[in-house]
Amino acid sequence: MNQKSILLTPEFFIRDTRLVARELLGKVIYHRINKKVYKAIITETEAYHGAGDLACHCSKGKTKRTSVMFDHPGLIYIYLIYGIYYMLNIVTMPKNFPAAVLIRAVKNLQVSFDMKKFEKINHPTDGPGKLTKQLQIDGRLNNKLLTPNTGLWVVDEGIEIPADKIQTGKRIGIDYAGKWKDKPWRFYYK
DNA sequence: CAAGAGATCATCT
DNA sequence: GATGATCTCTTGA
Repeated sequence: MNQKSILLTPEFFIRDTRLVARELLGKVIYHRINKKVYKAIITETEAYHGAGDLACHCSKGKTKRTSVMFDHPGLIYIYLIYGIYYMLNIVTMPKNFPAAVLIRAVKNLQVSFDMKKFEKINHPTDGPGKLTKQLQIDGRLNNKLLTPNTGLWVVDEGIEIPADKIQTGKRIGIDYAGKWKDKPWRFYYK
């Protein structure tokens, strides 16, 4: 980490989910596992905001699975979908307001054994299931804090994304969510 | 190309 | 017992 790098703390995630989702674009996510460190640039996110948002799992109320979204910002929410793929989310908003950002895509995947030299890996990371597979992220991180101590963390390395390079759109795969399905709460770098 | 099916399991009803 | 914030492969026009 150089001097310009800023580790994202719960302070960053305590704000409005849509703002956090938008600002996460261009940030760098790190995952340390088995003596390797993966890193990649976040390029696509979606916001799931509040118990009223029918697309959000938390609209069903507080259950074993969703309780982490009601907890402190900066926590990691991971769940298994279709029995196969892990979805990576980061909890936002103050405690007791259920919300989270889904990380949908990253790019420039790299791996390092010493945190100094990074080597590029050319595997697809342009989907929420693909990126967790490539970064070797699984359910073990669920309910943990997003910090280097845990092994998963996000850094602002000063990558600027011009406003005209940021696209918004409808969220994917939530056709059941009534009027909420058309909310432009998906953000991506074009 | 677009559309459809199958994979496979934690969680909730 | 049903289902899903996905992905890949197969089918058919």
